[in-house]
Amino acid sequence: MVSIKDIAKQAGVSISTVSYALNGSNKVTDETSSKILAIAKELNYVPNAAARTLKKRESKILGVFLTDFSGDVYGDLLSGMKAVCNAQGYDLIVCSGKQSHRMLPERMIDGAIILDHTFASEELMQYADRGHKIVVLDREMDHPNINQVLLDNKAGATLAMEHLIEQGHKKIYVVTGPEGSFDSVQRLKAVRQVAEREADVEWIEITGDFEKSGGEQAADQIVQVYDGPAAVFCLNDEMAIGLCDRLADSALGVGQEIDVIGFDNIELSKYVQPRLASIDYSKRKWGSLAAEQLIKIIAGEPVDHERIYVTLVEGGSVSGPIPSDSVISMRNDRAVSY
Amino acid sequence: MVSIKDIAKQAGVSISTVSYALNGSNKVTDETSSKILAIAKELNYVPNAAARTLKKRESKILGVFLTDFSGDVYGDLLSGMKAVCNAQGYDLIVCSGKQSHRMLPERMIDGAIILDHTFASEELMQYADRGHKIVVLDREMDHPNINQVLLDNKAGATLAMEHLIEQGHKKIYVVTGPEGSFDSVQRLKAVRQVAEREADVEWIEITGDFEKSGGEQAADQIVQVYDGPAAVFCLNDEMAIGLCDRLADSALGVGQEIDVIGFDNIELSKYVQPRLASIDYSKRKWGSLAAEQLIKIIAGEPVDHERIYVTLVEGGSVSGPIPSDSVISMRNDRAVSY
DNA sequence: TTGTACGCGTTATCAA
DNA sequence: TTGATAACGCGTACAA
Repeated sequence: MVSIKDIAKQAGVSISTVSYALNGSNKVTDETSSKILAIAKELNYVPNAAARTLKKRESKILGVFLTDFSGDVYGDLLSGMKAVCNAQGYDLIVCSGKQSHRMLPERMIDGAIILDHTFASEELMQYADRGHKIVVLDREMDHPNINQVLLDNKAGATLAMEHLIEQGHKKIYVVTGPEGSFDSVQRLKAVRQVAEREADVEWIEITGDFEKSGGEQAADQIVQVYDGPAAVFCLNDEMAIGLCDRLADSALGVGQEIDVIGFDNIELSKYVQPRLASIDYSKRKWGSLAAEQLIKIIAGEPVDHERIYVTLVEGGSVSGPIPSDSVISMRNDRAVSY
Repeated sequence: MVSIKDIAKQAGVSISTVSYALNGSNKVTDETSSKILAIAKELNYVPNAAARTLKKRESKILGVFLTDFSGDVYGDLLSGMKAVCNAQGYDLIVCSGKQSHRMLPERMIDGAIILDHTFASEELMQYADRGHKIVVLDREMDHPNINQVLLDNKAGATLAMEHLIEQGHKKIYVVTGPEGSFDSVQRLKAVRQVAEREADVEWIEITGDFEKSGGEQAADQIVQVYDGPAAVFCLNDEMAIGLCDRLADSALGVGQEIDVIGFDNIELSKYVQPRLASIDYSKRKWGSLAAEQLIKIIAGEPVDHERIYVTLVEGGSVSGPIPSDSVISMRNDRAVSY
């Protein structure tokens, strides 16, 4: 592997001169400098990242930690992050799984963005205490080295509930996420708040898991006890889709006997029939904002926690209780600002 | 940041003793060793990755390079890679975009898996020449430091074409990928081979781009010239879905006037109505095999190029030309081994 | 057990 | 001014 030493030898100068030349310092004559650059190019010199990182105590790499690599949410989110990172001279790497956590304390990366509920908050807190910079997208944490960029779950869940209630629903099933999920807890809290405010609305909570299977199981439960028009608010789209799938095998029609609304407005939701009503937000913006915040706290700029706003997307999966004998027409998607 | 030096000071030993103790060498007394370990834990010592990488000349990190972070193909593919990497003591990071290429020559990663047609082969060849280890999933390259793990595109395209022909189709549109795409070229070659063999089959090539919009444009073209039963083989599912979407706005029904088959069998394909026929393969296996091969060539073991086998998945989107007045029944998905 | 050279690049200090 | 010397960052591993 060719190092600055080789270049120095070839150019007949010292390694420091080479380093200065390569970094565009004005401590070297243009003449020597261009000679050195030429030799570097000729030898295909590439600096060693480990050496640079070791000395400069920064890698110019940011890491994002995800629960897994699948998931429809991630595409735009990551593009947004990457765009900001690259514009600011950082590279972005995507990691998943406990093994990769070491990247942060070992200083392979200059900071981390967390969207992985399996990454323990205690662990994050330790890292923050040791000076590592972190942005969390999936929990609340207060620490000078941690910044939050959270979805406005409360607004989203409220929008969804109000939409169902406006359509005339009096009985609403709510399918939750897994126990530890911050998003689930937040959304559920808002659901309860809205429901408690409306005296004539009954709501039933069903424990889910944010996965398709959870929605399917919820469907089974609902079909068994069905006794009249009802709506289901699945706290994420994946469960909503599982639920719709399963309902398709039953006598209950989505957007007819049962209305369904989700949360996240993932790509797939546009393709289910009828179109799934959901809560939308800009995943790209979420990602770019997270990256911006991380870069700021790395630079030592103090920043406040941020929030990502949400909108309601209507769909044929919600059309009011028992449309009696009228034909159910597919609506166009309309985004309603909150 | 606490380093071995701090531990050495606290323990009253030399840094080399600390290093040996931390690495479980038997060159240190159990007594001193456990004492050192205790102090290390107490001080929250974490080794510095840059220093270790610099000295050992390996990072134990593999990188996978993708064109973008979206794409339904990637979930299982990456899980497969990660599983193998972790089992073998490696970490996996996911990168995208030209900026991140530097990770390889700068030796931040020990090897790379490429699934990104925008990553120039010449560039890869240079890296290979300089000793970097690479596995390519999207092109053919011959070099001792490069291994191929490719889809069996020929088999897949042949299966798809034969399926359409078996159903009685005589007129087949083929929507291709973008110019430079290896997969597109390979699949198209197989298409031609099959079509040329069948004297009474007419085939028409339409240039696409492997994106939804390409399928939509192809649909427009086909609708304009439609003059009787025909089938469309989209060289990937994304285009097939775009095409189906657009056809839904026309008078031509998918699985009725027009049969459609795709390639990749992405998650979404299960949700379009009628279910999209496609060519399936194990993305997880593809990923795990790629990782295995990369780790092998890093270890200096010589390996042969590998191939991922494919199967046909039938769907309601293909049901034979003009089903006349009979009702088209949704078929179950059946996987047919090739 | 320990001293020390080494991996590679950066940068402060000092000499020509 | 221009450029060389050397310390440094941190961990590894050989020689003593």
